[in-house]
Amino acid sequence: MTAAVVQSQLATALVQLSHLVQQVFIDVARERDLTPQQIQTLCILSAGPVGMGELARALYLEKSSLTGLVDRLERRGLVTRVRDARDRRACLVTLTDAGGALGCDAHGEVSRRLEALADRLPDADKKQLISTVGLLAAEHEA
Amino acid sequence: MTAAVVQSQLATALVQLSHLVQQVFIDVARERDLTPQQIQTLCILSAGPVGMGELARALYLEKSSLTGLVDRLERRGLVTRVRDARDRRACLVTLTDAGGALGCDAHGEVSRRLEALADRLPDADKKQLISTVGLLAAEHEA
DNA sequence: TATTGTTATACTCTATAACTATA
DNA sequence: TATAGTTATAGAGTATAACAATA
Repeated sequence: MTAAVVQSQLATALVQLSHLVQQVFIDVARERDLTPQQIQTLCILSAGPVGMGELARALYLEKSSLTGLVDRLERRGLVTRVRDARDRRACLVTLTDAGGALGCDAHGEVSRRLEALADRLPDADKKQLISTVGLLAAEHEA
Repeated sequence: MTAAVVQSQLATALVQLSHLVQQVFIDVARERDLTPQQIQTLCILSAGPVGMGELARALYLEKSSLTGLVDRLERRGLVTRVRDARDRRACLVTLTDAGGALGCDAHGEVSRRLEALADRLPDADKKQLISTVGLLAAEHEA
């Protein structure tokens, strides 16, 4: 293979892989009557309550887009807005028990399906994949 | 590393990588005043005209969802619906010159950015990644 | 004045169900 | 009757711009 061919195939491979992962999210979300964005939000909140601004940054959304997303989650009883006593402009988006359980369940199922996908890969390939993806992600941070 | 840890890291790595790739699509689309779905549609059509049903399957969409997507692309002069002479119910969605050029440009830019992301990877790692992703995709087909 | 978050508005994407026209 | 595609309707996600309340 020439370098050019390797690169072209690499881009195609990355796109295919991304589609596989996205489809897992879509399927897992759908089975729980959620959207991928809602699951992603629940997963972020599982680390603890965060304000709207910080949550918007974590999701790469405008604050105004987040308002509706949190509204819908709140309407379904999965999160609540807790007013911050020290800064009365702010609120902390907080998982309810139901939201925490659903987020945990969805996260686990996504992991299981991705692992199942890679199940037949030799262990050496898995380690190599983790390491390579780690390098790619680090590259992006810089 | 235990096998369990390897698997958990693998799922996380795949999700991170998928987000990176999606972000590239979003950025490239946005710079061209398009959506990721529109770019994806143009890319599929670059292989040649296809009917609505086949295009919907390729995009994993309901036919009715595709109608609007093609409407918007047509309104912007990027595709046209060509009536099939042999089956007057059907139409072939076809790229215009502008649509072909834009799709080609976007596809090239996505590839360039993904390649740039992987630029510092050793060549052996790239080949390994292509091969591993090929196995994963094949696993998914089954 | 700056920051936190919401509202108003407009558009895209998507699905389900019912429909039209053709085969 | 079956198939190709559209229309009607509803809801989710997103952005920009203008706004309110608080710091």
